[in-house]
Amino acid sequence: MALGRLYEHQDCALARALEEVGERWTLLVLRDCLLGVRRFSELRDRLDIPRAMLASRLSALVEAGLLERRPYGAAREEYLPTDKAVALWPAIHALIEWGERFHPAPGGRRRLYRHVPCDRDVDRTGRCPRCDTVPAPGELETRPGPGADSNRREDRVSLALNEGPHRLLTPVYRTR
Amino acid sequence: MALGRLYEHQDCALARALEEVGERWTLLVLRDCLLGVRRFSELRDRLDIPRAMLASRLSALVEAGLLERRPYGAAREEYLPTDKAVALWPAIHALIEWGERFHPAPGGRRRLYRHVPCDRDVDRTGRCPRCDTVPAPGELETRPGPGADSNRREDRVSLALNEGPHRLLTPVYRTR
DNA sequence: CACTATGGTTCAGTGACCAGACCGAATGGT
DNA sequence: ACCATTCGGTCTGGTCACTGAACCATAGTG
Repeated sequence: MALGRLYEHQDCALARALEEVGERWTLLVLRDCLLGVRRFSELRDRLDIPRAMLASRLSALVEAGLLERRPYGAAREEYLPTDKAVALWPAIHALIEWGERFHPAPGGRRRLYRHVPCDRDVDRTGRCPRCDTVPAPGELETRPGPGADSNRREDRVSLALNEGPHRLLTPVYRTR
Repeated sequence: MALGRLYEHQDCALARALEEVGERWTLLVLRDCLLGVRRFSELRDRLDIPRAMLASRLSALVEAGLLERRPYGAAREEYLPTDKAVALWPAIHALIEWGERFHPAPGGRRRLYRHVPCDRDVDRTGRCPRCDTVPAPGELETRPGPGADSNRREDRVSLALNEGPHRLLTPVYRTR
């Protein structure tokens, strides 16, 4: 989005937030990172984002303290969400809910989120109806919902996510 | 943002949401509309957005069913948020909270939100601690917080909002 | 009648984003 | 030893979104 300078919006926490995560692709990248996607090529395959753009976004997110870059194996890199990124989950979840409500898939919800300790799905506000808290991503599990059939993606990450439940923040797919 | 086509993200409610509200300026415009800013010139003064961009965003939002355009007086127009825009409040609020947390103003929170029927401030998840619901914007009142001093804007809308409490969705400023 | 407020449109310039080619390092296969 | 492939990028040239500034039509105001 390149809001770049928004000094005039000093009263505005929303402008501050959007300067960091409001650019094109950024929230999609972060959502996938919170789901457990960690590698450049996985993000690339799943989002169909231009390589240069992904590289640019990832380094900006590392710079902003939302992701941590970590060598992995030999000449491989991993991007892990920091607490700052994890704290963004309520906002991302709220946007997902809005999208599900006003742009529903034919069959229904595309994806469901369950609070693992309580074994209950969270409600539209992201709250677990049993323990009455808004769980952090680390306590959530996602699984395909009735509307997941509209997903025609065939990259490994999407296939794995559509196969069954998956704990957030844990790697979706591991080659070894 | 011009996400334009994202057919490949069919599994993804977030992509659907961002196609509609993810472009530059859009969420800032909608936040102001939910606060009660209704007129072209008010938005223009408060956001420092190029006129052409504001006109383009407003007509796109009307087209998308988030705002309703209504003649007002003579040769004046008003933009009113629809239910679809009101439903976006939890997401906007969550982003504001994240911004307040990770990019705080020197004095503290810039703005506070109170659930009027219960006379209690909502918590970080947007929930009223008394009635235990997530109130819609229509039941909220906002007032400047301890960090509001960092706001140096001098347009009429910002001045009015910094003066005292204001009920969301009601006009912030009225010339007559 | 001049002057201002409102709600725009038009236009040229800039910069963000795009697809596609290329690249070096580390394996894997034979 | 060789080639192919995977991974995580960079480079390049083109397009499109966004920008500031000027312009404009209508209605009301002094």
